[in-house]
Amino acid sequence: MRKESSTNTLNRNKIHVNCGMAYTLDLIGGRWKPTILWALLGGKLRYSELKKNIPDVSERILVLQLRELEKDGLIKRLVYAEVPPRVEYELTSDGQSMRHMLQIISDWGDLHRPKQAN
Amino acid sequence: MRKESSTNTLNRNKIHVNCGMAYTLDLIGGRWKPTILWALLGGKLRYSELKKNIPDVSERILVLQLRELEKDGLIKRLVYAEVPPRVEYELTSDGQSMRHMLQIISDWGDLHRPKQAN
DNA sequence: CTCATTACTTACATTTTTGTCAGTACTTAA
DNA sequence: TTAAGTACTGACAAAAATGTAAGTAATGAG
Repeated sequence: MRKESSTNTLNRNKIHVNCGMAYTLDLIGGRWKPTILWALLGGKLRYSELKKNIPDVSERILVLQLRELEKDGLIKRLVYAEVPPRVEYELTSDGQSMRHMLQIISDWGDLHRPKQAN
Repeated sequence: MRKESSTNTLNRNKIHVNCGMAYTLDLIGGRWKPTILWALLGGKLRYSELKKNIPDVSERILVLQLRELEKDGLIKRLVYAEVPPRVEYELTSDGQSMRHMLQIISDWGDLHRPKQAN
């Protein structure tokens, strides 16, 4: 939960206003958000499929990150009135508009992260 | 300070291994790092100049963020043996290699962040 | 009636990040 | 002698992010 009046939050908002970079990074910078976005770039996925794709995240955190991505307009949540329930997640057009950027960020990382010993 | 054995830290490291995006975002995702990098894209700056450029950051946090950027190889710290002291910060070649990516991240943000009311 | 399936939620605990405030070392200038 | 400039550091506190473990509702299959 955010405390609207903390210096922390005030700073965050101030920065967004004059730094587009900081704004973008705030949207995609959560622990599991890159992985989620990456998965959804391949197309629509059910909640359970996301879970399978990302085995280390706890359900609580997965849901939290999905909710934030949704609130920020990067993904859509599609609920089907079925039993057992079916919920699918997919990128919005804003989300899709990140594709090129995400690819470049990913490439930079692949190129520069320290090599694994083996 | 990080606790090397917390699930939190273990997850972070695990993600880095198979997601270049997450790795990159971890390097540039601190609260003031985008602003610092943006400033240094314009060229070398003294500590005091950075402070002037980024008036809302406290000295402690500014130094912390600079140290991390340095540890991660994105900036260099140049110390001159003078009195009063002079310390300059500049991008390393790895830092420079981010220029294009940073520009794209910035552009996305400028294009998509909610417009200010006035 | 019991169990499995799906997509969660709740209460709580821990870890990490960010911020506040005061102080330091060194030297030159007034 | 006192003050000013520079680039910090340290002790502490608050806020935010992440993680754990257990539980829920609805329904159909056996």
